[in-house]
Amino acid sequence: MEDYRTVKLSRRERQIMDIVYQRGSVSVADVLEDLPDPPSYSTVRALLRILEEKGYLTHGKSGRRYIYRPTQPRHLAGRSALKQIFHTFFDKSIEKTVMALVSDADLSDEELDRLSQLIEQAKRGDASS
Amino acid sequence: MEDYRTVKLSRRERQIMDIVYQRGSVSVADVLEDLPDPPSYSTVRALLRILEEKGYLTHGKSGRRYIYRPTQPRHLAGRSALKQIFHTFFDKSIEKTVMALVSDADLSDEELDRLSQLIEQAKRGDASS
DNA sequence: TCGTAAATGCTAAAATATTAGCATATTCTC
DNA sequence: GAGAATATGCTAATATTTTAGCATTTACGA
Repeated sequence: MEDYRTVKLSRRERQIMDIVYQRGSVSVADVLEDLPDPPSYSTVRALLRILEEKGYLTHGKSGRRYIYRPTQPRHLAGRSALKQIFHTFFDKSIEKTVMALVSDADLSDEELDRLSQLIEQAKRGDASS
Repeated sequence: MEDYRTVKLSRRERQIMDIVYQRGSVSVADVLEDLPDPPSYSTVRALLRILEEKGYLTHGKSGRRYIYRPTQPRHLAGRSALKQIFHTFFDKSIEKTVMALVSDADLSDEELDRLSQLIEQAKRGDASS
């Protein structure tokens, strides 16, 4: 599974998936809380059901309510989303992407240090996924 | 204007905007070429017109054809997209995001060096946007 | 345990997005 | 400059998405 943010899903479905990934797991009420221009409770339920039918979510129970979780692990979904972004906006350049990220964040010197250290570590050790 | 990738636009509209940002500017034929499950020529024209109505695109002429460009500069759109991603998938952590980016890319040692150099530069010089 | 609040199951209406088609204009090319 | 290929303008049909409502079930609390 991949790339739900651009190819597969409708507007509302994508908004909901983003909320799910942000929160880790959600109840209907959680989603309703975070959704812009929130629709009715029923609406959210319907969308969650559809997302489950499509295979993007599963649910379990907690008390009397359903708790939905993504089927694809967060870090994988994050990566493919990231790949999409740097492909679309940054000429597939890791450098440009990192620079945009860093310059936007107004990081402290310590944080910047830690960052270049991490990159140095990547150089030595595991360069794999 | 902001955040077209998550909030405002429909599936096709977003796909088209991504193509526009990828290519810089597009004709109808360009879009048709890159669109997954390509619809008809008319369809693409209609969508481009709608996107222009909504304010995301403008067009000029080149010969007999329209050339569409985004109204929001690429680097700005890229940034807000990036912000969205690291907010949704990486706990708003620049570090996590950068690490995902770097570990996915299998960069050479030279590239990693350049990267940490760039970060060092950011430390000294302009820490602003 | 029993009533009630709060959840889900299901179905169908309304709104929006997606699509194609026909008419018309434009500009290359011969 | 005439014809053909290739654009756009406009309109309307179709498909999908988004939405709400009513019936029913479930579990928490007095």
